[in-house]
Amino acid sequence: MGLLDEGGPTALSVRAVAGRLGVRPNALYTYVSDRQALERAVVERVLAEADVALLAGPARSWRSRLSAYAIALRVVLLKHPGAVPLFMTAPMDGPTALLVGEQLIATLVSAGLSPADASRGAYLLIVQVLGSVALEVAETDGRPPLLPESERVALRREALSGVPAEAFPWTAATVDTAATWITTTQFVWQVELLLDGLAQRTNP
Amino acid sequence: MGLLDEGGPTALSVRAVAGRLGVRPNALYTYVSDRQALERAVVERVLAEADVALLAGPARSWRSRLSAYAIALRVVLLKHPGAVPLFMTAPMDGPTALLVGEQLIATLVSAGLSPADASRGAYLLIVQVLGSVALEVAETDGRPPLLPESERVALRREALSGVPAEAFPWTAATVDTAATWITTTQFVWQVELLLDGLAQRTNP
DNA sequence: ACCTGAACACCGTTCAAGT
DNA sequence: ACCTGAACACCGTTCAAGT
Repeated sequence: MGLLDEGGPTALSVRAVAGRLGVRPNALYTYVSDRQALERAVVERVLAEADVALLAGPARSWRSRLSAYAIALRVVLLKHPGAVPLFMTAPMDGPTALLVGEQLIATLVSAGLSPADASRGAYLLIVQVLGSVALEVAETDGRPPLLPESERVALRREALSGVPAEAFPWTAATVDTAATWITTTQFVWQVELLLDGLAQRTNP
Repeated sequence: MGLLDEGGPTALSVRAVAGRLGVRPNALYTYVSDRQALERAVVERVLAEADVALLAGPARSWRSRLSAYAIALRVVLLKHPGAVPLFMTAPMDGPTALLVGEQLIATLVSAGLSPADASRGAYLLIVQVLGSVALEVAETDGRPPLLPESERVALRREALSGVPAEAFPWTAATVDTAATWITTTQFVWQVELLLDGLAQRTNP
């Protein structure tokens, strides 16, 4: 985690970890079978930083619980941007992933979805959170702390400003919105839309 | 593309491309500034394989046009699984990405969304397609052709079969559904749910 | 169980030099 | 403009050997 948080996504390597531990590279293979196993351990650690209890509390509505967890997970991922690519390349099969999945399904069942739809909905939410954070991080150097959202929006607006209005009229007309694709506002908009779709599938 | 399609995601390297061209590694830097530039070129090529015309035709409904394109893009990505990780790590700013964005926004505007919501909705769809395909491919070796869906589902069911029902009751009860998270059926379910959410935001 | 030494087959990139 | 030769600072992984 230290390597990733200091040097970004490329800083994690078997040799670098060994170096930080004051040990030869091949010594790591006593503890880990593979570079991939190292990456899965990082994914597990980062995922555990997002508070699953946000899903458990029965006090708030199912919608607010799901959006609270989605937002919390995004915040955690953006704190460790170097780890984000690993979430998209390694299968999420760790113990925390299992726990998160269980709570997501339980929440959606309590909302009135069939178990099968609750399962599908849980995956939909995971895809959405991981996908949007990955695309967001892809536009950065992956080293925390990321630039403030407002600055990243300004950079995007700048980059989009050259779009020719004749060939791409709608894009040119909505550059200010496209500049905000990587913001919390867009993220929440997306999550709310998903929750609307899920609400439509509840059986009272 | 040949390298990626034969050797999977790790097969693309500056030196491997040079080797295939019968040239020294550093000769590539005459044509490409960076390894990243090479990757962006691959993304551009693959994205161009999905038929954008599916979005343009005014004959069919906006919903069927969007789902047709989403499904077509997924098919193209699954044909080149080695290229999929590149979509999540490189900013999509090529000419084809611009064209796809324009057509998505235009389609959503024609559906009755405000330009701003159409822009947000376009990004939502891209996130969903790329995110779910990336997670799907992450469970494979990234070398085409992928195993048939039915076999990948069977492998997932096998892997999930050990989940303890006491600790994870809902997960255990819905293993058969979770096994299908990587299928076309789940993908279409997700897209239809998004389209429902978008339909709710149309102004007649 | 845990580590080292040595080695193998790789990387991306730069720089000076050639045509 | 396009390529080579040589070099630098890296990779992941294996194998035999040591304690």
